Amino acid sequence: MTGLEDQEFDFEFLFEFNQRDEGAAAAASEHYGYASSNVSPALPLPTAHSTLPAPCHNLQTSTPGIIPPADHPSGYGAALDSGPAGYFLSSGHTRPDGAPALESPRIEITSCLGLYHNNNQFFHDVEVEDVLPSSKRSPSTATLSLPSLEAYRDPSCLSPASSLSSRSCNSEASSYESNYSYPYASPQTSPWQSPCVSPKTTDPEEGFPRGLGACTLLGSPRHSPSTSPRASVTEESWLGARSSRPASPCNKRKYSLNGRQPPYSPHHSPTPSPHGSPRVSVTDDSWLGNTTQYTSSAIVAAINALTTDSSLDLGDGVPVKSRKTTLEQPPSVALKVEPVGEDLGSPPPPADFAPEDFSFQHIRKGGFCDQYLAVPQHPYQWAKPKPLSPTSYMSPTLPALDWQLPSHSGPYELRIEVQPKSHHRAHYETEGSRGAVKASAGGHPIVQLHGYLENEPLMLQLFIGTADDRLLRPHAFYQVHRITGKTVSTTSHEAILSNTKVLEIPLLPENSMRAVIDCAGILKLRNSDIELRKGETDIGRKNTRVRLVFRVHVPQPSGRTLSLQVASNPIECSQRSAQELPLVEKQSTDSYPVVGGKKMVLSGHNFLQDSKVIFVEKAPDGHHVWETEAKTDRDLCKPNSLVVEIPPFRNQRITSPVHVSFYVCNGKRKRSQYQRFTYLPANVPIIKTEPTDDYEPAPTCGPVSQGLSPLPRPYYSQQLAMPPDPGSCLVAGFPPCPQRSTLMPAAPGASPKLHDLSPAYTKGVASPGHCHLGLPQPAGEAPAIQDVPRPVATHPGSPGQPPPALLPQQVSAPPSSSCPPGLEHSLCPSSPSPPLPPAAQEPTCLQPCSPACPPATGRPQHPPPTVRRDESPTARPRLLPEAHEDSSPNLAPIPVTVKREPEELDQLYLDDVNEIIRNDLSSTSTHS
DNA sequence: GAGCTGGAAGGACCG
DNA sequence: CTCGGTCCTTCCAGC
Repeated sequence: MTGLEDQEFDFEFLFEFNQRDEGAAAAASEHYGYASSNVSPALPLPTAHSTLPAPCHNLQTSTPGIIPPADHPSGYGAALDSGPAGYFLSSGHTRPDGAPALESPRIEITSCLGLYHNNNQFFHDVEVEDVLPSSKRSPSTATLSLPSLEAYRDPSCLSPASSLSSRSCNSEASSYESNYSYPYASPQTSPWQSPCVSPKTTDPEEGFPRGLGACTLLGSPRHSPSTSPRASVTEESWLGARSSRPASPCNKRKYSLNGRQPPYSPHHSPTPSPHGSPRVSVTDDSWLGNTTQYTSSAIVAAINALTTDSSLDLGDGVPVKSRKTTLEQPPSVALKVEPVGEDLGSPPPPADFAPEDFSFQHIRKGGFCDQYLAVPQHPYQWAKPKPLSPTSYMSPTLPALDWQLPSHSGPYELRIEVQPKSHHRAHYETEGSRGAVKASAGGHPIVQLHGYLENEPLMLQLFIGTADDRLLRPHAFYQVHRITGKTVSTTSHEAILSNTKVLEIPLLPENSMRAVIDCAGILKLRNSDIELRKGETDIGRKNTRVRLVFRVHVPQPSGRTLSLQVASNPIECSQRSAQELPLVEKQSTDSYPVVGGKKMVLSGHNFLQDSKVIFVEKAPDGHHVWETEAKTDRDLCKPNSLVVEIPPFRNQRITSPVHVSFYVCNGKRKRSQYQRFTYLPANVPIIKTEPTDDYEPAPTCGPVSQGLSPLPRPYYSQQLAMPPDPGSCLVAGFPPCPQRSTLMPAAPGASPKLHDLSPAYTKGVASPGHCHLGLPQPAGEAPAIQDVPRPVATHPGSPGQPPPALLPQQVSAPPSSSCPPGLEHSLCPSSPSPPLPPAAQEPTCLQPCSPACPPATGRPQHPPPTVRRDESPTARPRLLPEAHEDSSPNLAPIPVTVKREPEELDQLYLDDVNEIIRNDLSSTSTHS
């Protein structure tokens, strides 16, 4: 179960409606006049990439596995190349019917996992190419996204507008929408998993296969080969879930169910179900299995299925109600123009639409529903690719939002000079804005790009990312909200990328490429709206921490674009949590020899005298290998600071740094996020990272790794051990695949590749290495500290497993080449999109990398199938077999207690979810 | 009057 | 199945 939960979360799917970004982009660009000109140059826009939905990225990383490396060396890239959308959508393209699926605006849903994996690579390559005739796929076109949809991940946006309405119409609509929109899930899954089956997408609900398809693949894994996705997860989970809990990890609200369609058939929800969710599935075994499974035939089948689906999607897939809506709306649809244009690909891109507008307009205005409806109608239009706008981000070349990118590369470094406050109450659509995010010391966050000496202004992108242990990705339940008014000095534009609202802020040379972020608020989307989306695996409940994620795309002489990303410290966005949950903003030390004993000062909020500080060593799969309570000095405890004594590590003989996590606990449900901490070998003050040992990112990055390094190391060890060097990370971005490999082993059948996958996890990796990748590094300020996220990384897994899933993707071979090179390829490479210039070096890679290598770094996440889930939540002392030892090679590992780690994100629900998942898995999985 | 806040009511979820 | 604690979302009211 636990695993499941995690997975589920992990799995998030990104739904992307691909609007075609291009269109969007274009539109955006249009909108943003300012940007375009200036920026554009800088930005890579070009090609095709488009957009690819970010989703892919992650996936990509992981995905790789599936796809033959060769094929897509760069999963990511491929995707991009192919046309970002293309791939995903493209898949859809033709329906069985003959109708060009693609055309229709597709909604892609990508689970991160799935998508990535599937889409990109797998899908991509395969399907798209094969299946779709080139024609269909239009590069740009490829994926269409529903306009509105896109807006955010959720349609939820639905509600956007108004509160009132929100529920009524929107909400419902939204919910429905979501459903469909995300429908893909099921179909997809199935296809891949069981090719044959999948096709069925027939279910109306399922709707969008394609995206799914992609997803599916990924997702499916989780399902384990055995069960068909549907059956297994979907339905059951679904159903079950719903009843008491929402199937999904989700807790969808009852009402939503009630009112709306009740049940989506399990099918539909394929996604929904935890199982379904790519992440979940992905995880270990499934992954492997799946991947494996995807043989050509399977693939073909899947494709077919997808294809079919595609057509279906809208129509068929949509839940009845949905359909209704659609039908009803059709008119409206027409009316709506898609403001954005995104959707419409063809339609004249609305130059007009202001990003904001467009995104929301639909929704708010009611368009939302319509849009969905609309989509079907306009298929072709969608198909049309829109010209990319200079703007950018949309550009194909740009990495998806879920890709893990480094914060610095070469001379460039994107840094958060002033971190945002740790708490910011997000506003609902039904509420008025609650203002811009502020800095803890007053004022607003400040971001600066260092090392950029050109005269061209660049565009800084800002979106709301997750703050859990998993890889950084756009947050499904929160969107950035542009604040305007007298008090706002910074100009900005809103754009929607892959369902994620992105605020574009100009970085001007005259301002030293520095921007005061006083124009960014945080919008909370209703959990019910988001969770109902097909494919959405994350749970909103208690998933209230976010990070501001900043990206900048620096044009390189080579023509490529170097993308840098940095994420802020976590921000608690709920009303309550901000008041009650302990929050660690900084820590005086982020590493210390295993002997412990040193006092570490934690700075943050809500610390109590009874606050406990728990150090945890997690296995890749998220299980707690070791857990101990650190001593705290109550006398020195203040609400904003806590002094703890670093406890000795369980294994005093480690030869390489071991990354662990710790959190502050004020009570059963009041825990801070995990903070990273690294134990250093006793006698070795400074450790270099050697690839060998753990998973260091470095290795990966390095040339070598490639993917699979054969080394199968124990997961744990690897994971655990993190290389100290962040630097290495650079590369980091791309973690070495190897790690995965290690993991992989675990996977039963998985092919080596698969293994790799796990590693893919960029995030995990990142954390340690600090690769940045996923994790945003804290901006200068408290880099280490911030980590909050990192911890996550650690286990990406807890929920983490999902990552694994991802991994697979990455796995994909290409990676091998990986990291560096590979990455690029993957990313960029491929085809179309202009690959990043090598120059970019790492950065370049970055994008790619992430996908590809992600793994490396950190903790790899993959959860070893074996271990994982079964373990009871409670801590049990276990040994982690291999892994542990690895970490400390020879040393006998101290017995470790393994616990699941439920909580990272939102522990609670996660736990729940995990349980569910685990159960499923357990039943399914053979392993243990 | 609009926007930003803080607080809290109500109901859904969970254990 | 009930009960109590949480959490989410919507409202209100004040500045």
